[in-house]
Amino acid sequence: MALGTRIVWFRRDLRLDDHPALRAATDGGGPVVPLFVLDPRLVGAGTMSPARLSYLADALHDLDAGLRARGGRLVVRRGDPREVVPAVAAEVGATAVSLSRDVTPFAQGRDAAVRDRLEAAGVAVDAHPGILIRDPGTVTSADGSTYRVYSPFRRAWARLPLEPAAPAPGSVAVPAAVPSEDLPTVASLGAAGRVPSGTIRGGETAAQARLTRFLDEAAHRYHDQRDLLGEPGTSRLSADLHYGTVSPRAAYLRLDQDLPGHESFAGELIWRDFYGHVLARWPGIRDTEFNPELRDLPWRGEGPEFDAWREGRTGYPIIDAAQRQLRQEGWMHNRARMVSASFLCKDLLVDWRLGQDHFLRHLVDGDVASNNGGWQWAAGTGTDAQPYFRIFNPVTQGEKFDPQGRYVRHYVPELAAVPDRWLHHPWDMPAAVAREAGVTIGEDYPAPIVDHAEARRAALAFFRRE
DNA sequence: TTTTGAGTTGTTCGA
DNA sequence: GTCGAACAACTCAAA
Repeated sequence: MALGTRIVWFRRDLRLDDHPALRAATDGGGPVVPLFVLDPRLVGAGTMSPARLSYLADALHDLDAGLRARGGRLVVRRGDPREVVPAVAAEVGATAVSLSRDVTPFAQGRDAAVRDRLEAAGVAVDAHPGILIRDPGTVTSADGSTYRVYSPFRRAWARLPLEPAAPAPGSVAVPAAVPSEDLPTVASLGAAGRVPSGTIRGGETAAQARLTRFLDEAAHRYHDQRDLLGEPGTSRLSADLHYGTVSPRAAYLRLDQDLPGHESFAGELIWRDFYGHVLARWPGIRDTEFNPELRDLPWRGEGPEFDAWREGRTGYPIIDAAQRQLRQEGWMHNRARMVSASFLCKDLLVDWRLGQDHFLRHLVDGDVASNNGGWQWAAGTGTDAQPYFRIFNPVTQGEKFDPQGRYVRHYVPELAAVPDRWLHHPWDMPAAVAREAGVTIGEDYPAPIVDHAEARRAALAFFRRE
């Protein structure tokens, strides 16, 4: 009996290792079509930053190379997946399409539409985990509801059994006759010459190397160092996890839970699952406050405050360093994200949705669920949000997490010669020190656009609706 | 149904 | 400089 052809529709699971949907397709031994669809709604210079397009191009080339090493190749098509996936299925005579379940409102709507059309044409769709460690709906409280608080979620998460990781298939038999467009490049995606110089290399090969290096060299001190802005103490795996070039499950299973650093990192992976569960359950929170009490706050919209923030000229060195890092690398240190988000929401009272969209577009790891969870936490509007009175002080945070000023001096070079003592509040420098450092506040570097103490009082009143 | 303990990431003030 | 309390009460989850 001839085996039916199966399509594996890759989206943000761009790897061969520990890929349940891929294994479901290859394990039968029949013909397989590994498909990636360039959806102009997502993959365009208008919606994705050059850093993200660069990572995606790298990842697709690496995936193709991995498939070729196994006797296959990647088939790329351009267009709306609602048209393209059923068309390819008809073209190759597919009996089934395998995919990894996604959690965003956009992906869920798209996948439901594609599923309807495929099933109407007699093509089965099987959805697998792979984007999260545990898919939405699998971690619930006793009455079956979705957790709104992280700690009980994590306890329930940890009680469930975990399947072992599945190795990459040994061979992938792709029919020779299936045509493919050329693999996209940075140039073909319209981002030539605009990719930030510090953008990381994408793809499973680079991602696996980063994971191994992190586990060997940094994970044991992750707990103590991940908040230090000037140290390489974080995993740098966020983009790899977002594009699925690292399997979160495989990464989790490589951790040694007895080491505090590993345990902290496991917690971050579980946060990722938590926010995935929350968004899948309450898709409306992508654009609306999770907390209904806080849905009509009079946030500021676009304007000079937002512009100063995103352009890195607020006059607060830690904030400006963070925003400039984002522009230069398409990435920002996690602690800097928190401080920066707090500043936009609490000091400038600018709508968290503007910050969310800005991060989503520019972060190479921009992930709807995690990004939304982080922003709603910072704004105080989300699940398990920080208390309204917790307002980060940008000077204190700088002194605490960038004590030697390595981070600020790197990204805000005009302050490089300012002594540690004044670096995080340069407006307080005595004139002689400023002269020595070659900085005139208000000329070489902006004066602070708000007074933090005043802004803090204003934020408290804002949340009290005074 | 009721009760109870707990809740990512902080700051400021006053002793 | 260090330390504890206050900052509000509320919701969530589980017993």
